[in-house]
Amino acid sequence: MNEQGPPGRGQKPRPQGLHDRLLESLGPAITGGDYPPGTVLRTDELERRYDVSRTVVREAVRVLESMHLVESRRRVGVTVRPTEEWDVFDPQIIRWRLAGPDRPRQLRSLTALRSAIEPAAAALAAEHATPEQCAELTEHALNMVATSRGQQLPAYLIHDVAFHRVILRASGNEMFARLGDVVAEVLTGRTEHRIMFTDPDPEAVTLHVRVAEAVRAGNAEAAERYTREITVGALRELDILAP
Amino acid sequence: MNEQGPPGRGQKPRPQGLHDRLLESLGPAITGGDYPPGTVLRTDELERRYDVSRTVVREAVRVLESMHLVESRRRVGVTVRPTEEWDVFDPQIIRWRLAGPDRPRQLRSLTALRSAIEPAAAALAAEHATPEQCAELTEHALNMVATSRGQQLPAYLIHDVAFHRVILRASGNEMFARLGDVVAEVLTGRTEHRIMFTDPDPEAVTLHVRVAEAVRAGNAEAAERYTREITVGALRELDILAP
DNA sequence: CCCCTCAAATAAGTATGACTTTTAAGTCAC
DNA sequence: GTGACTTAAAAGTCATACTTATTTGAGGGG
Repeated sequence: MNEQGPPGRGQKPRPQGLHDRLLESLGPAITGGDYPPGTVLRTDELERRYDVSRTVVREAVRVLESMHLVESRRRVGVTVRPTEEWDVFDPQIIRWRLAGPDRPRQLRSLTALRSAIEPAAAALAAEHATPEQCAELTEHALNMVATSRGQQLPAYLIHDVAFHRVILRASGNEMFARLGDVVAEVLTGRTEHRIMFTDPDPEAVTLHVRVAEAVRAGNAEAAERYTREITVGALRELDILAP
Repeated sequence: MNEQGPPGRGQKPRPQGLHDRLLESLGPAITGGDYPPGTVLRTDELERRYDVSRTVVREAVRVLESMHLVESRRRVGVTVRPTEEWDVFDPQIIRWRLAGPDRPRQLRSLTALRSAIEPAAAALAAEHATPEQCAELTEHALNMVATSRGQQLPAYLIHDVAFHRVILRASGNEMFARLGDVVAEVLTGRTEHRIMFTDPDPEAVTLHVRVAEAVRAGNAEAAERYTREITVGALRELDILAP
């Protein structure tokens, strides 16, 4: 009778392992602007600065290089690459930027991304969702209604996140499904910014129920439209759209 | 008078460096299914198999781990993770899968992604595009018209790719902009699959001109609508949508 | 005076051996 | 059978020696 897993399991698995610790220092430092593009890091300098061995430094640098955050060249060093070249879809980079000074900008980018993806995902979900997924969707929507009043934002958030995760997963598109964590991050970030005693917009809650109904009915057009109304609301909150 | 850079510069920089070579062997092998999820690789086995040192193996494994393709645990080994956990937005993974047996599925996923993103990007572009970008857009659209007849598909493709790159870049959203390479890959893949003597659909060509006009006029709604018509056509080609 | 060539210095890349730490699995006593 | 203890396997870390590519600049020729 228990759930098959917590809807929003933490996405920072473990800071264990020396190289991970170094990565979790260097990554945020770069994405946060402490080492602006063009900065040259030398490996032996990093060895001393973080008091780790060559092995550890090299492994961390390799990972940063695979994210296109830095470029390692012989006789030059490890150079921080320009922002436009970063792999901005890398979950780690997204996490680092959300935790750093770029957070507002990152939230805007992600919200725009979400607004483009989710309506399409909902349309696909209306055609591909399994009965179980439809049931989950309805359940979460109803729970959102139930927790939408009276300072229950934390509980509301859990169901909101779960709802959108199911939509993305039910779309049948693996890439859409992978955006579940990102959407969770955006929704959580929004809730944290909101005054914690402000109940959610009743219209938004209703729209979630409508989406669930449309998906269950296999009505792709309606699912897409209602989802778009939800995400347009999210855009408006960030002033990306005119009111 | 020359262009400021080739529109579709190759995205496989260099297979130089031992660890890169190993990565380019292991990555495709994993994403291609040669090492299915659950497979356990031991580092010393990889050392012998590829005749490289621990250093090299460890660095390659670290990168694969950062892509969530594998998980390295003590006393166990390097385990290939289930497909659902892979970072499917990682450009390297996308490239590997496009080059492997998963290519058709990957192209479908990417086309769906593209169809969701590009209309939104076009709408944003209509509001944010600089005069220079509008000019580029118009130029590429006209070049598409010029090369749309008489076995000029390679030239047509170049302008098609450039056109969509400008749209994504002009959206002002860094994440949208980063999808330029992906769209280029999809368009190229489609052209290669098409019989090389089939001229592009005239309606699609016209739509590109309309999009350019709409962006120039700052008409977000029209830019979005025409772009959607383009991408819906792309979806239809892959039978994702009913005709 | 400029350009070309070549040598040297530098920093990353690679290889290897020794040692540490985690942890799965087996063993033994209860 | 259940629990605690031992063992061994594999990754993790460190230090060192050596290799290779590349920038820089110095010298020689045009």
